[in-house]
Amino acid sequence: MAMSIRLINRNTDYAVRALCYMARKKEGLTSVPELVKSLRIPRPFLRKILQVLHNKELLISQKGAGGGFKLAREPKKISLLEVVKVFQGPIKLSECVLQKEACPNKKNCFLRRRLGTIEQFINIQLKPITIEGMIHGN
Amino acid sequence: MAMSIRLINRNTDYAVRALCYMARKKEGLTSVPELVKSLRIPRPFLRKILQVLHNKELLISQKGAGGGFKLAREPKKISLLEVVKVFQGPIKLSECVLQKEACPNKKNCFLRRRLGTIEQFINIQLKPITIEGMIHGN
DNA sequence: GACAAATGATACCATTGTGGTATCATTATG
DNA sequence: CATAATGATACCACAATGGTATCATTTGTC
Ligand code: FES
Ligand code: FES
Repeated sequence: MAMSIRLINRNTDYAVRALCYMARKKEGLTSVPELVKSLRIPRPFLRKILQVLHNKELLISQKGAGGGFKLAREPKKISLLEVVKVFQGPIKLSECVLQKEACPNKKNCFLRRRLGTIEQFINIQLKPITIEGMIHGN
Repeated sequence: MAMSIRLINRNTDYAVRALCYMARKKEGLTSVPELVKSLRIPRPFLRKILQVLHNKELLISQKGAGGGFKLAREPKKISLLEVVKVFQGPIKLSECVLQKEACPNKKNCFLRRRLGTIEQFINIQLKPITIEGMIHGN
């Protein structure tokens, strides 16, 4: 029945774990087989995720034998929020459920304002979390 | 592609609108036909929603000709959070994505703590919102 | 009591999002 | 040139969401 709300989904989670792994390594390329062995993520799914991260310019890739991926930036410059956005879109709670349909008093809707506040808070909380922070557990 | 996170879904929205309508009326029963005309919610869907609200004891129902629904409590004693819970379950962000799988350091996971904070904030923000408040726009 | 008007219960359906798989093309190394 | 890797893309299964349909039951009115 009723599911509870989820802020982080599997895509994001896997992506973060992969990014953390690479951050810990610091140097050199990391291949999919290596990640699969360490992180226990289904191989084809992981590949898709890494490709997305590559397209979004969070990873640099090297094709061919001995190839793999590495972080496109320093770990402290990759924020969790960014990863969330890639896989789940921006955090927008205040978008009224009735998108197109006219909402009586959209301008000064009480609920809307509250949701806006919450949205802002979530962003503030998540913004300072970086891959660097995650691997040092703070 | 990536959808943005939604805190309030259609069920909840419709439910709240129906509850507000009844709150505004103050007295007497409200029938499904009446609600359909005023709120433009698909009739069978609205019926299902009202039945849920009835089962969860947020509405009192009267069967038979001239029957309908009315609020089971004063509007100021029905919180939005309660309605959200009915249709979407509790707001639990901190449930790690990997439910069963062991999460390395679940105890002092940084992300987990942050999500806990956010979860708490959302609850604090939503708790004081009641049907009474919604119909007076504050 | 018959009938109409309402809810109760429940089963079903369509669309979409999420999580996951498979396949073939391309590129780089040795 | 063989091999090992990524790039691109299409596909699939399951579940959640949003919505429909149907029949049973209750109640008021004539
Ligand atoms: S509920 Fe739509 S703007 Fe308030
Ligand atoms: S990510 Fe699972 S507990 Fe932190």
